[in-house]
Amino acid sequence: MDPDDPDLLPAERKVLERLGHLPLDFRAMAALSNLFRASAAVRRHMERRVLAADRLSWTSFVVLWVLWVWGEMESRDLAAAVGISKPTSTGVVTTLERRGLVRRRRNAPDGRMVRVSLTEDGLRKIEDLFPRFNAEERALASHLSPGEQEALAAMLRSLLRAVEGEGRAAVRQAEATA
Amino acid sequence: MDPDDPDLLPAERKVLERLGHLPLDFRAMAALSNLFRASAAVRRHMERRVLAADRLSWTSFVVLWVLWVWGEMESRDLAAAVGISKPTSTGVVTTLERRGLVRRRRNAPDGRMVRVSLTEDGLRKIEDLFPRFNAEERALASHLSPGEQEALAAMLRSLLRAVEGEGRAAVRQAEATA
DNA sequence: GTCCGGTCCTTCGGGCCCGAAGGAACAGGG
DNA sequence: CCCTGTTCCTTCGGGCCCGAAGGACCGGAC
Repeated sequence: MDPDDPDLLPAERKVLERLGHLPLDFRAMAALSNLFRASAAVRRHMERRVLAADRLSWTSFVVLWVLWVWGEMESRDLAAAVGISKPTSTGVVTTLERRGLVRRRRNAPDGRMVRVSLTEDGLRKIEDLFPRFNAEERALASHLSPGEQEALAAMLRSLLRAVEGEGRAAVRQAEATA
Repeated sequence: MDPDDPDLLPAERKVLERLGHLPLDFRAMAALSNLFRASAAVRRHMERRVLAADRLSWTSFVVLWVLWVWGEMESRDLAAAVGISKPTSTGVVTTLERRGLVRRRRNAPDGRMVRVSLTEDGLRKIEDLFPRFNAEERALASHLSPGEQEALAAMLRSLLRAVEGEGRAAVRQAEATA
């Protein structure tokens, strides 16, 4: 990690200047801190440029998208697919239901289950919105070559599997100890 | 984008199956959707494994870290460095102030400014916490080679600059139109 | 038939999050 | 000395976010 590397962000240079003497892994730090910076920046960009016109939050948009791709789902699977907790999912679905984009059904053989699906309005909304969303994704990603985009996606998948593996390892550890 | 690529996540395969016939940029979509998946997963992992013991949220932790690296800062610069809005920063600083980790001062020549800095407790907290945080970063990143970690960081910087460039372009556009 | 552990969804409490609007302070022009 | 426009921080309102706890329901054991 050369503090004079012109590619570094100002914040990264400042960190090396102030913490460079400590025994830290600056390479891992650069990779992960830029993961959060980039993710938050892209998310805010999308919320302002694509979603704000429909008064949709990022998470609401992801819920519509997941329901579009997977069709009607049980509530717990929806939360897992969106990547939020069940209480959060309850709240977001309630908001979308109030706006008529999503529907809850409770007539399954198992009386605990709640099934969630798009309404006609919700389907029209995501079919209209997603192509515009993807066009903006394309515009941002175009600053990387196609090969870089694929390499990026592949490395992020590794990271994701690493986290989930550690999580499961921790669970097994806890279970073994108990 | 081969739907049979064994590296794809199940969710990515489902998307190709359901949306594959539409004229979308699936390469950009893979790169960006995995950006959010990975970022959210790593964040939750860190919150649970490293921060929960100190009852610190991710954002509170980042505030402490930024103040550690930069020293006393004006409130608006703190918000920008952390990557949150000024109202959010007000709230987080209030929380941290109530817990005695951070201090607000208002004695600048310019009476509007508020300067924020770590207290002694806050300094001890971040000095204790950050090495453990970084060890966990290292453990996750170790699933990528050093070269991959650097390539990942570099691509994320490009993406970040792309977003910020588009943002500034939009601002210039709005100003020119007005 | 009645427990009883497990699995659902939801509610609750506290915190983060943003845009819009409020209110104090500054700076420059009349 | 005022205005007037700008730049700060904060407050407000509504939404997202999670862990813990509540309440309904299921299924197998007795």
